[in-house]
Amino acid sequence: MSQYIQVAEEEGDEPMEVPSEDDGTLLLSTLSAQFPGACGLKYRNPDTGSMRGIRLADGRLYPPDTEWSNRIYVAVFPKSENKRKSGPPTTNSTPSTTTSPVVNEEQDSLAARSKKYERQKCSDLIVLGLPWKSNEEDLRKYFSQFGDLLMVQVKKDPKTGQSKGFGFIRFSDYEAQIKCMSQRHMIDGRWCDVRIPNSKDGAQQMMNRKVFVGRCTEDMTAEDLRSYFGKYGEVVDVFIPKPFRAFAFVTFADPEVSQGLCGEDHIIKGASVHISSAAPKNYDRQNDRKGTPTQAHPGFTGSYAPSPWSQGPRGTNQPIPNQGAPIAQGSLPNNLGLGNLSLGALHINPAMLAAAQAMLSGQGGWGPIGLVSQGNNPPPQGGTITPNSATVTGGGGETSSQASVQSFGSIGSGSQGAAPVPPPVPNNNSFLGWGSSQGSEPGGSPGVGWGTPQSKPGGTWN
DNA sequence: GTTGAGCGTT
Repeated sequence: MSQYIQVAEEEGDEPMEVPSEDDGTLLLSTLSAQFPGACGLKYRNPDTGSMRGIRLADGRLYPPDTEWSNRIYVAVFPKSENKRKSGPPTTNSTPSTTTSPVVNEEQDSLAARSKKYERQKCSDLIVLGLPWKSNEEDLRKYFSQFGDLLMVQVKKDPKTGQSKGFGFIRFSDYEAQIKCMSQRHMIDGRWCDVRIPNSKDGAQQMMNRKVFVGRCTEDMTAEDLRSYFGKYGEVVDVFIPKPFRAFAFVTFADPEVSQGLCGEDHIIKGASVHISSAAPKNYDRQNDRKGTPTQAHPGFTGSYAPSPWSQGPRGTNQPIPNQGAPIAQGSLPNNLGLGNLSLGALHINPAMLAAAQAMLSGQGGWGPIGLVSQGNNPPPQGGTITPNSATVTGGGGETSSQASVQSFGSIGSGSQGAAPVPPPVPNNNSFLGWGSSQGSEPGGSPGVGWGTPQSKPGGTWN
C-alpha cells in the first residue's frame, strides 16, 4: 500500500511528504521530482547517532526494516565541493527588486576570483511563460527559494509597461542555478520554464584581447568599465561608442583574461551586461551561409530542452529516450561538468560542440577568424580546442553553430514546430506534457510524483 | 482591458 514518506532536504529542514509505490518502495524519480538532483535517501539512526543510508536498487528506494515508519528522511545529493546551503551567507540581502551593484562587485573581488573560476559560473537565466501580472518582486520572492538572486528583471513593453511574459534572473550560486533549472516553476498560477537564454554564446570565439560588452547602460562610463574589469586583468583600452549604443569594447593586456570573461554576464551598476568576443567587423557576413540571419555576435539560438528530468514519464520509471544523462536515476549531476559552457540542461561541452560543428559544417568555420584582423596575437597553435576548459578557441561560423546546437536542442521540444529535427522521442504528444498546454498539469494525471513545489495549482491561467 | 512563443534598447 502506498503511503507518504517524510523527506527533508537537509537535516532539520521542514520535511515534505512524498508518496511511495504500492509495493512500499519509493521511486527515486518520485524523490527527485520533489528534490531535484537527489540521488538517495538517508536518515539518522537514533541508536548509533550516525546517518544511515537507504538501499537503492533499480531506481527504487527500499524502506529500512521493511517499514518507512514515521521518521524523517533526508535527501542525499551528489557530493559537492563544499556543502553549504545555497548561497553564501554574505551581505547579499538586497530587498530591492533590482540588483545591488555594490554587492556584486564585491563578490567579484580578486580574492574570490580564483575560486570563482574553478567553479561553474552562473549565467543569466530566462524565465519563460510568466503571467502577465507577475512583477519583479513576485519573481524575486519565488526564486529566492533556490538561492540568492543577483538580478531580477521582467521584460515589459516600454510604452504600456505591460509585461512581455518573460524575464531574466541571475543567481549568485551556481548550485542554485542548477537546481532552479532542473524543474518547472509554478508562478502565480502558470507553469514557467527557466532556461539558459539563447543569447548566450554556445561556442566562444577565439583568442582576442578585446571583448564586446553588450547591454551597457547609459550611465556606464569608460572609467566605470575600466575599474570594473580591472579586477580581472590589466585593461588597456575601453571604447564606448558615441552616441550611446548600449555596448562597449574593453581590451585587456592579456588575451587569457578576455577569453576567460567571454560568455559571461556581469552586473555593473545594476545592469547585466553580456561579455562576448569582439568580432571583427563584417566577420559575420563573410562567414554567413545560405541566408542565415546576420549576427555580429552569434548567439545560441538552439532551443533548449526544458530540463526533462523534472518531470519523468508519467507514472513510470523509464529513462527518457535519447537523454544523455541517467536522469531516470535521478542523479542530476551537481556540476554539469566543467567546460560545459553553462549550457545547463543539455550536456554539451565544447568538445561535443566542436565535433558537431565539424560534422555539420563540413570544414571551414574553425579558422582563426578573429586572429587575422587582430594582428597582434600569436598565431594559432595546433590544437587550440581545449575541451575541458570553458573556452574554445577557434570559432565556428554561426550557421554551423546553430545547426549543431539545434540538433541537440530538439530533445523534447514538444510543440515547437520550428525544430529542424523532430524530437527523438515516440510520437506522443503527452510526452512530458510541455508544449503549450498551460494548465493541463497540476491536478491532472495522478501517479506522477510531482506535485506543485509550493504553490497554488488550480488558479486561473490568465 | 486582449496574448502565450519567445530571448535581454549590440
